[in-house]
Amino acid sequence: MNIDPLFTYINRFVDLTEEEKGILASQVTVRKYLKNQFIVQQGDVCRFENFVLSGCARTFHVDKEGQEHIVMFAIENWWISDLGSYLSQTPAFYNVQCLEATEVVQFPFENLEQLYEKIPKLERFFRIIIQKAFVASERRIVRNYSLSAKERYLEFRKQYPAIEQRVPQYMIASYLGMTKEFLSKVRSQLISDQ
Amino acid sequence: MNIDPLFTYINRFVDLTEEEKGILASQVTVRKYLKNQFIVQQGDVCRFENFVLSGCARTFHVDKEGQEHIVMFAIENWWISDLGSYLSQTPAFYNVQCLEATEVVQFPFENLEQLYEKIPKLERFFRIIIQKAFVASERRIVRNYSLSAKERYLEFRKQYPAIEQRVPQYMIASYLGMTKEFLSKVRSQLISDQ
DNA sequence: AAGGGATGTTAATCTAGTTTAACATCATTG
DNA sequence: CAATGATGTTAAACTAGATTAACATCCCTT
Repeated sequence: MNIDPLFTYINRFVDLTEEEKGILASQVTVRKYLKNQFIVQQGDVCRFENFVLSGCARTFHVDKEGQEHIVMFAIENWWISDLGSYLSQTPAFYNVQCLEATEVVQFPFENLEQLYEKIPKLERFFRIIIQKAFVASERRIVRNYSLSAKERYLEFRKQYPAIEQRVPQYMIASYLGMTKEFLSKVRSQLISDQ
Repeated sequence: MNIDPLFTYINRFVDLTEEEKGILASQVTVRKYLKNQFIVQQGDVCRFENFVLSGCARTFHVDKEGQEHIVMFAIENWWISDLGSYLSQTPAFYNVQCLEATEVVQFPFENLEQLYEKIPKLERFFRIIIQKAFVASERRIVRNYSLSAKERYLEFRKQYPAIEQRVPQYMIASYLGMTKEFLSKVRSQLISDQ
């Protein structure tokens, strides 16, 4: 499978020359996962940063009570990994599991420093996308505190309509920080509202 | 005031030459704010990224009901701004207000691109610190969902003992996503526990 | 086509945390 | 030093959302 979607994505932020594309292509690999397979498992060291070419995956943490807490979903053109684990090569706090057959471009940790050396623009690229991710994450914290369950669900539907179609409802409830029963109630209220 | 604490901080991640320090010093300014002054106001465009030399400040959002939600505190050696507003020069989502007289090093947005050009290492530096901030922010989301109010308070005390001393209790409650009355109850429970 | 696992709904009961309100303490400033 | 505003406490009444449990649906798979 070709990795053009990755180049297209990167070129939204920095311009890669053909030579740089070649170097990048030589340092990454494409891998296919089946539905339900794990790309990262909590406790293992995360070896790759992954760019999704096709499919859908979730990142979640299992707490000491055994509760799952989903922190993100990823579909085409999203990045997914346990960044904390990847960067410091320490045990992962999260699981990353495929919800559909999923194809990713993998950036092995061992190649990362070389990649930054050979293509300094990538330093800039990753800075920019992580800044965006950080801003979104902080805003999510505020939303979680300031919005009701119903409002959070409506925001989610507006912001990620594509994801809502592809992911079971109980996982959306987990992402939104409520029980699946309560999300079901919220939804039935919304239906009777209009 | 000299900006050596900034250089010390940056040198934990990348090595700046004396020349680079000179360039950096020429592109930033030091500013003092009084207690209660605003470094950024919600709705204005955030013009500076700020590094705290001394003092203490908070970042908070006021929602449509007029509720305040504190997303972070900053003391010496922390960064504070509305990053989303700063990077895209759009109206700020947050307020940044000093809780004590506070001295900061300001990185004006106009100088940022030049600074990256003249000192490419800074690209790397900011990538690294923002990665850390992002990882912390995502973990905070999980903690907010998986821990009780009491547990969140204990975590906060353990993680930021210096901040707890300097900030009024009702602001800590806001940071932790609970009412000041409930935090007071949690605290009195903790006292009677032991 | 039958059976079983995964998903979704409904409703009763429960609880962590909110709201409201009254009061206590303390620091600042006039 | 009196007064005022900012901070912190306590307790009663309330509510958003959790828990539990029973049932409904919709798949896959054999």
